[in-house]
Amino acid sequence: MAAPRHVYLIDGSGFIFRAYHALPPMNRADGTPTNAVYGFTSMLIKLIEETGADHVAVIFDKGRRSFRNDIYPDYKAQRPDAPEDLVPQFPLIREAVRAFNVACVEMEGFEADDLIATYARQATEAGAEVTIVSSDKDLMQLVSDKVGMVDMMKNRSIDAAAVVEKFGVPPDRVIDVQALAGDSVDNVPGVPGIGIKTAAKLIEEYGDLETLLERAHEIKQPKRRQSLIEFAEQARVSRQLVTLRDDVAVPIPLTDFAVQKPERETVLGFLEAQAFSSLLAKITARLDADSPQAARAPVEAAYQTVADLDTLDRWIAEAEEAGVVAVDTETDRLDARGAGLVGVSLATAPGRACYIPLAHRAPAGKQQGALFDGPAEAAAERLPGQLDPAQALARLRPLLADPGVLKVGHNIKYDLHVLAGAGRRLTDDGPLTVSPLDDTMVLSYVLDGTAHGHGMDELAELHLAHKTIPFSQVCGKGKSQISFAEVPLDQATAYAAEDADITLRLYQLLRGRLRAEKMTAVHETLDRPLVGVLTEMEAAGIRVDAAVLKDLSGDFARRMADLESHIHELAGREFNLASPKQLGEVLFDEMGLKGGKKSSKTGAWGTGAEVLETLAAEGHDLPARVLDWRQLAKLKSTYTDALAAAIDPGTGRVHTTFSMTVTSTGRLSSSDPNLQNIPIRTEEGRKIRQAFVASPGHRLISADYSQIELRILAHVAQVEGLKQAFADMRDIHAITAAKVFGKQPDEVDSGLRRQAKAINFGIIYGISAFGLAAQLGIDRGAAKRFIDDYFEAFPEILAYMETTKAFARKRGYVRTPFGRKCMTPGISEKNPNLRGFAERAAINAPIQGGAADIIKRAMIALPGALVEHGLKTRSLLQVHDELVLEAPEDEVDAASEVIRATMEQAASLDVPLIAEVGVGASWASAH
DNA sequence: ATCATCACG
DNA sequence: GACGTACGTGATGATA
Repeated sequence: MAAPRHVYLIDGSGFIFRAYHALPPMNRADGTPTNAVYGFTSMLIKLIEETGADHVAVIFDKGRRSFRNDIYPDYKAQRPDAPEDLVPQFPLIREAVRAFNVACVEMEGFEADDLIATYARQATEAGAEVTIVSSDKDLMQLVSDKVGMVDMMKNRSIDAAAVVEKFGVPPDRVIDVQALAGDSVDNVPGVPGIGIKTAAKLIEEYGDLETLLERAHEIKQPKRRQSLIEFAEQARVSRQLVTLRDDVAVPIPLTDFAVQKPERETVLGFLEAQAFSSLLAKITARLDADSPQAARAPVEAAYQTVADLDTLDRWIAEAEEAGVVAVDTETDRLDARGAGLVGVSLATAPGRACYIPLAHRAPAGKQQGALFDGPAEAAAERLPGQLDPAQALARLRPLLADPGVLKVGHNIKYDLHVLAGAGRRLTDDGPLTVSPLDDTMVLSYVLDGTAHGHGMDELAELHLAHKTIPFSQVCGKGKSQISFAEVPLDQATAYAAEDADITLRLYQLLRGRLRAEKMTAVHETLDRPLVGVLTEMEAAGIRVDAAVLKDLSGDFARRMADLESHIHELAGREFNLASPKQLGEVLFDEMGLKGGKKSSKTGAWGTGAEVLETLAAEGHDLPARVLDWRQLAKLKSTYTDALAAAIDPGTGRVHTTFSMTVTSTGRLSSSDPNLQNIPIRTEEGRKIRQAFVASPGHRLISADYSQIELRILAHVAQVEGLKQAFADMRDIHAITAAKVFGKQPDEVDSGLRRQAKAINFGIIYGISAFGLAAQLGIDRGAAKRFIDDYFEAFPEILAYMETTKAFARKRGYVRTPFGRKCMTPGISEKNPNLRGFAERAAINAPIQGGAADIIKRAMIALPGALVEHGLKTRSLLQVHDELVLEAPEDEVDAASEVIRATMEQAASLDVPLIAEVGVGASWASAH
């Protein structure tokens, strides 16, 4: 047997407790809780697969007593019993270890930590490297250049530097610090009044515990000196308690830890019994990949490069036969709308896929027989072995449009743009239409929310245990990146066909989860039909008047220059106004202004708008001017200049990309450029909206939901007072003010209304007294009283908040009124600060997400409703509670009415939905 | 790549 | 009793 080179020692007991607390409750069909088993098993798989360990063992505690109780009877005496839904998981976890054929050690009278210390010593003496898998601070004393620690749950490694950070001393002095500081959790007494900080300081000064205790009389602080003298013996006992034994007569030799392949049936049987379907899929795929059978029939053998029409027709016939086909397009650029089609891949069954290269060319500068560098075009020589793009697309067109064949893509919006463009450019029959369709990226998001990313590579790894060929492997990266068009056909097929193959396999897997996880309705009625709607909106774009932007940009630039010279004069020197660091130094170091705060992270002065506003209010001119400059700089760089550059020269319009799989609440996001954050709150900023204009002969229509989030709150929390106010079409903030401040509605002035409005917003955000106080500029006591009065006026809201939090704690997610899952990571955090964050997010998610669901329903219903009324009006943008549309002048009134009605009827809640519609030549005048 | 800042709902 | 927070995004320029 080979000598150990890298030994992994897993602190089993420690891991179980952390997995139990970190993961939301899970149960088998028979009710047995399994969350800790799941966490443990995933960790074990990850460890076996991803590390170079040749020896692995899991070490457990056995029994509650150890030799330490003989030294000090109270050691770990106050440990509470394990939670009752954890107890039945202990035997399952040992079963998991056995199923994976991993060594497992426990020993009466010793803690797991002692066994780990012993094996670590033996391994290093045998010349091996050791990794301890644990986050237990008591094991940190073992860290050395040969022994590392890794925290699998936080995915970080703990080296000597991390130990110094934790204990203030290197690993070999940790026990001295622990002996002094004691540990209330383990009931190690230590020396009263000395914590880790002080202990580290003392040990650093005196070298070690014994020296310190001998020279305790030298200590200056009388109390500390007294303590150290009086409790010297207690410190020595504590040191014994925290010192790990590395000389235990272990029951299993280190050599028995050698990694062994698990028995297929045993592992699969175990995973199946626990109903760990995702792990089961992963392990099955891994075992299949490793089996000799798979080696004889490599998956690539089924990937075919299509070079003639007969072969293409056979693939199309196969897709027709299957009724489902995964489709992926390859392009010469990343940007979907301008990109040229380079090839198409299809998959008809798992492992069975093809690539149809259409526009590959010889790499630039590598043309054969070229004796001189010709112009770039000369290099763009079409490679042989490719179908004529127009001909191939003509064959594909009926398949893509066939109502009997489902086309599945991964982020299919991208492929739809590419195919539309290719159809328009390369054929006489116009854009290629794709229907019906589904999208594995969207499916993954509907099922798992933000629990993980939704890129194909990540999903293939997660669900299929398959590492895809990285794009960078075929195209390179950075400066030397080449276009996919320059990738040789064999490599292109390996990459592209794999993408289609993976897409199809993911589709089958994810599709199958919808029903069981009760997500079918959300997927089928909200997200899946929205894909096509968003594609249309992105393709439509919105007209932006470059001349307006240019004028604004010039105006902003002039005013910024004036402000800049004035500010430099006030500062007495020139500096980069755009640098918060330099500004902070000018304001607080050089000018000596008071009230600055250094950030704890970087030690830089904070110069945010709030800080500058306070200084400006105190009468300082410089910060006031900086605020003006900042506003203009923001508008110029982010909006006037960037938007002008984003105008597509082909359409004269700006085309954003909407993402459906980004947010934790179900909202969309917009990027490249972001058209969901165009300024409106200030007069100066609003001018930008004048540049967003309707096409000639058209008008922009802006329709936004009024108070949609408060209405959803009234509905989900069944708040009688709010429901009544909305039913009566009253001013909701004024009514809130009346109820909270105990006035008649006609006694509410604008100040009270403003405060009530802030409270209403706060409630939606999962209010805290601190946040409300900051918002209103009042003290926390007053804010607290407002909140109490609010909950008294609307008691159902408090109940809603509590039930929502409890639901999230139990399940790890919350649901919107339409069934969408929103993940709530951190909801069971021990740190009250982090937990608070998660709780507020959990309270907000059903409200924000419910509003997102409603506007999605309206967006899906709108195209049909407009067509039904014979209207050509089309949607352009969505800004969370607002839709922007473009209507021919002569149908503006009719369209406005259809839009209003469609939005208001998009959902039927216990409160009415109200949409307000405006019309104008520009977005500024329509809003 | 990360931070600080600030635009939106 | 202190901690330190309003919810959700994306783009920019500076800086490491």
